[in-house]
Amino acid sequence: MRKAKQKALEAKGWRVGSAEDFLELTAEEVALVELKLRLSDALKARREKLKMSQDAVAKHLHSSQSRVAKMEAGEGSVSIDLLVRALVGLGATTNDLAKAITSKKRRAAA
Amino acid sequence: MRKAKQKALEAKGWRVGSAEDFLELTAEEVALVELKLRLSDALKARREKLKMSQDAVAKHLHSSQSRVAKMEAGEGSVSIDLLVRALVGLGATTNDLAKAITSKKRRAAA
DNA sequence: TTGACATATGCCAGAACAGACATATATTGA
DNA sequence: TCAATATATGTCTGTTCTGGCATATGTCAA
Repeated sequence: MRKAKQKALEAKGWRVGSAEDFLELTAEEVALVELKLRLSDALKARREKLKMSQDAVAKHLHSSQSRVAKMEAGEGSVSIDLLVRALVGLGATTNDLAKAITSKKRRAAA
Repeated sequence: MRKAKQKALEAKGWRVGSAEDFLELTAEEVALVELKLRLSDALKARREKLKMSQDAVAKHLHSSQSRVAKMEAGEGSVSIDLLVRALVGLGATTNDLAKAITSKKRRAAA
């Protein structure tokens, strides 16, 4: 069932607004999804601040442009692990991570 | 090479003290390892505060006692993802996570 | 419009991870 | 000491994740 839910999440719509009252997501799942979005947003923001292309970031992280795009999209196949590694790879400190995690800001609707 | 390093890390000694001046770890790798340890510690602390056994936690998280033990040990086969999911599963909020991440406290030497 | 560059999406093979089980090693109380 | 209970370690197997490629879409300047 977990997999089904993740698939469902990937089905686009969820990205808009906050994720409550949607599908049969438990509070924990909602928390994890939002956490992931915050990290995604932080990654994109950091990359833009560094004025790097996704491709440049990909090379820096020994990854690929497509994966970086997916990271920034908070796509289902991207783990929190990967996001954290990418952020740290771009110079984020633990304080930066903590801020990103607790940030109230959320990505705009698609 | 990444895998080799992880294996090396699992070889016990690294758990003592802070991880600098060890093997050929890059600063990023050190940061990730320490991040993981902080999450591990937070998980153990939370479990103990809840007065639950590893087995009880395992059941609650739909996992196994052995995996919980490995989580708390910050073992190499445990991802940041899993640690975060476990913490959230035990009721940790994003603020709790942020605190754990930035905590200066470190586990005592083995 | 065209071309050059940036970002997004779909897919796949190989690597990493998760849960489970067995078993070993504490730890604790009688 | 001996059980009973808790925690740690090793290994196996199915699942998930990752990087990479191909390709689609977007953006923007000339």
